[in-house]
Amino acid sequence: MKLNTKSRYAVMALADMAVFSSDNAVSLRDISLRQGISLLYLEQIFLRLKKNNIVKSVRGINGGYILVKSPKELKISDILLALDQKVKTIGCKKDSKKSCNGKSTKCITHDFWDELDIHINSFFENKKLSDLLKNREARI
Amino acid sequence: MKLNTKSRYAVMALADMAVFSSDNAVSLRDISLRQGISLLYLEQIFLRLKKNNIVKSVRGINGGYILVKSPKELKISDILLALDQKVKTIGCKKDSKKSCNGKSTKCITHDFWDELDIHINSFFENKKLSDLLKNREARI
DNA sequence: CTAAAACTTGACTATTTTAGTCGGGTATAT
DNA sequence: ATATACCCGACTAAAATAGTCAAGTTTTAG
Ligand code: FES
Ligand code: FES
Repeated sequence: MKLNTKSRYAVMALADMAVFSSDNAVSLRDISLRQGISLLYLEQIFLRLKKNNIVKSVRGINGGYILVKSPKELKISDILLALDQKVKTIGCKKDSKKSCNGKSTKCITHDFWDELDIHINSFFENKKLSDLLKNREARI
Repeated sequence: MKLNTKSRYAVMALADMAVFSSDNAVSLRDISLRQGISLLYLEQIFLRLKKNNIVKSVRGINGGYILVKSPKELKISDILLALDQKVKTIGCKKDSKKSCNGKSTKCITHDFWDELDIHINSFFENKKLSDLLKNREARI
């Protein structure tokens, strides 16, 4: 039960942007150097963040990325959704007719996993990017 | 971010045992048939459950497994621990000197992931096996 | 004008993890 | 005796992950 690095790096990179926010765009090169994340990998990640309207890009020299929303308004769940699609802990789809074991009725544990998903998702829903920055500026 | 099938099946199998509990042991063959889980796979899972003192075994004919604790006392976190060792969402160890990016200080997101782990673990800590069985007997 | 900075995109690959199987045991009730 | 059911390590195919590569396009400083 672990988060993939794409999601992890995405949150880290966006937190970095929030800290070093300014009027101009933040380049991936700078984030890469500050946070120790591969530039090539960041490119792949920001592609999806852009597609999901979390950041917008500025091309050319002095270009980079800008947060679409303010850190106070940007939910962590939005970030994860952009990269992972699902924060479902099990395979069985909510709307699917089939249960996880191929039978017609829901399995004995189904409701429990549903509860778990709700519990985890509500955590991500209620956390904003700005929540990561409290008392942390000194530790970059 | 998903749970592996071993943990999933373990919870399912133990829930099955709780429902079909009796004075005598429950055989893996029966669980396999009822829940649609491969017998061979169940053997592997129960090996670890036994090692972690969640179940005890009765060998020979009419043998099987018996829950060590009552479903009311068996925490889901105990089950997951037996199979997964860790419900840590990220790689960075709490006690490790190194941060996830190889630098000497903790990264900008470290405390956040810690919070997440606590949030998820407390869910598993507070749930008992018996909680899965409420109003569910009819659906086996 | 042009070179360099920086984003764009799809494809590609090595490594790791996962899910599950296999084979050959041992204990015990009948 | 023998069938049933647990015991245990090793093995493998398939999928997911982490990360790279190549070949662009756009913009602006100089
Ligand atoms: S049927 Fe949904 S988890 Fe089993
Ligand atoms: S240093 Fe612990 S998660 Fe980055």
